[in-house]
Amino acid sequence: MTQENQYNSEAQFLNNYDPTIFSRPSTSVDTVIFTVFDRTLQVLLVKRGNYPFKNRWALVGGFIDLNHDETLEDTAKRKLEEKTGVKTSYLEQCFTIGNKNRDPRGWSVTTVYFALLPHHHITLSPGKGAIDIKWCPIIDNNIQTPLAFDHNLILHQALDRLRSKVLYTSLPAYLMPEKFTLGDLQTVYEIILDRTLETKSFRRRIEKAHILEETGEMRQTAKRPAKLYRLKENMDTYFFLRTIEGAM
Amino acid sequence: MTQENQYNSEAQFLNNYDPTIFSRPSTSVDTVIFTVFDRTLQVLLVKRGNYPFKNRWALVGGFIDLNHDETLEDTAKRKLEEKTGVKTSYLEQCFTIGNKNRDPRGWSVTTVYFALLPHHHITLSPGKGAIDIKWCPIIDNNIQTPLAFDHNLILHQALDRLRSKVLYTSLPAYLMPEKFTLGDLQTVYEIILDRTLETKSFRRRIEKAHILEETGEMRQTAKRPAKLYRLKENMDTYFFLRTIEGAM
DNA sequence: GGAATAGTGTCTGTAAGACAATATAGA
DNA sequence: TCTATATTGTCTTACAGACACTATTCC
Repeated sequence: MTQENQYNSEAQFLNNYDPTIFSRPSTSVDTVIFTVFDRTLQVLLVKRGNYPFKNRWALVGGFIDLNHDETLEDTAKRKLEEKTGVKTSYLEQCFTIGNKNRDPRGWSVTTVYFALLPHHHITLSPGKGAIDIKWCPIIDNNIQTPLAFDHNLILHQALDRLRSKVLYTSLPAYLMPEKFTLGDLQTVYEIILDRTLETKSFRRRIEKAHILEETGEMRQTAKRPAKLYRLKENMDTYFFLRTIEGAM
Repeated sequence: MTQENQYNSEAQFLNNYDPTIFSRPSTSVDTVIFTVFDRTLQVLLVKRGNYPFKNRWALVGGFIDLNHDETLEDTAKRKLEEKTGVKTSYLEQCFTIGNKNRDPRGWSVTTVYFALLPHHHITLSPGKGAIDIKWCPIIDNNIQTPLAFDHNLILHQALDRLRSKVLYTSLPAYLMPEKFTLGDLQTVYEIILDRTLETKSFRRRIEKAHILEETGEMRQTAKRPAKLYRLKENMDTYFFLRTIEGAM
């Protein structure tokens, strides 16, 4: 007779439930935190202070705190805030990787999120379990740093997801500072996609999306000043009906 | 001094690693298995034979078998085959839900997949832990049966994902029998989207996708016969550059 | 005026929407 | 022939790509 069959009601079963009788995989959350500066897409890395992969760089992540996290997303947000001080940002669940071999300690499941942060006003701090923290530039679709676990793979898959969504959404808007020009926004699209875009088409798309409003101000530069925009309040991600195509 | 700091090497740490010191959430896989028959989208449900939610209908799912499953997807495939006898089908990871309250036994994480199966040659069997199994029609974006856990929510989110992908991919091709007409395929699109499509536009799209080949045969009916097609071997999901729009 | 960057005009190409027109079977 | 279903023709519309052109600043 199995454990389940000896009870006569849900309540009685739950009173006697022993969560330790089935062995469980470890469960974590990893977040690929992106920002853009120095005309480069950057990803946040922390240096691990503990085994396994002690002293290796890794994505921001950690185990679910069953006592404090109500949801998986809480875990992601908690780690994000711990490392960057940022409470809210664009955060999207990407995918979940679970297998026997990705963690030398055994069967492990990790749910991967990606976050998009404007670069201003971020104060990095390694936080618990980490001994260092840094932004790492993504150049030629790669980073120079070898990562712990399967984090290089995770980074590449998250990058693929980000890039493909940028082709048909307004996601890069979440990377912008408070005030920016259409040229700035186009540049961020171009940095993520690693290609140039047609200015005219780009501006038509953004206008259709109705995600921006003029601040009324202009950016003063050496040349013709450009209109400054801000994100509309409570802006939603806009999904275009057609993707950016073209080879360029 | 924490557990991690008392070791001098990765190997030494791993030799002494005790997986039970951190409490872990339970981890499961649920698959929303779709098929189409009777001009209706249908989802596979099993009736639970064990607590919790004993005698309630639920999506096909279960815990990871740490000894036999190498990956999360293995868990999904194992359960799919156990219930339907089908070894391969279109299987896509949808999202992961993890929180404190979804399972009365405590913190629980489930990774949700959806599968698309042609209806022919499926033999249902309840398998382990279930006392009944059935196809449940989705009518007006809903099912009549109340489900265990948060499975009604999961079903709706998976449905949303399926519908939105059908607008820009060739996914419904995976629901077709060996031979079918373009009209059949259009009907499946229409059933999933719950709206009619423009025949001419639809046929143009499918032609561009190059996912089908003519069998050379015709379907004999009371009226004008229609060409029979089959899926090209090793067909990939086609992603259209533009979504189906229009109100209709 | 010249240089540099911001921003617009406009033509072309592609594919979707709409719907009319034609094709092919059986009764 | 008529009817129903399959299939195509073709006009319109929407929007991306290409690229020339204009606008505004500082020097």
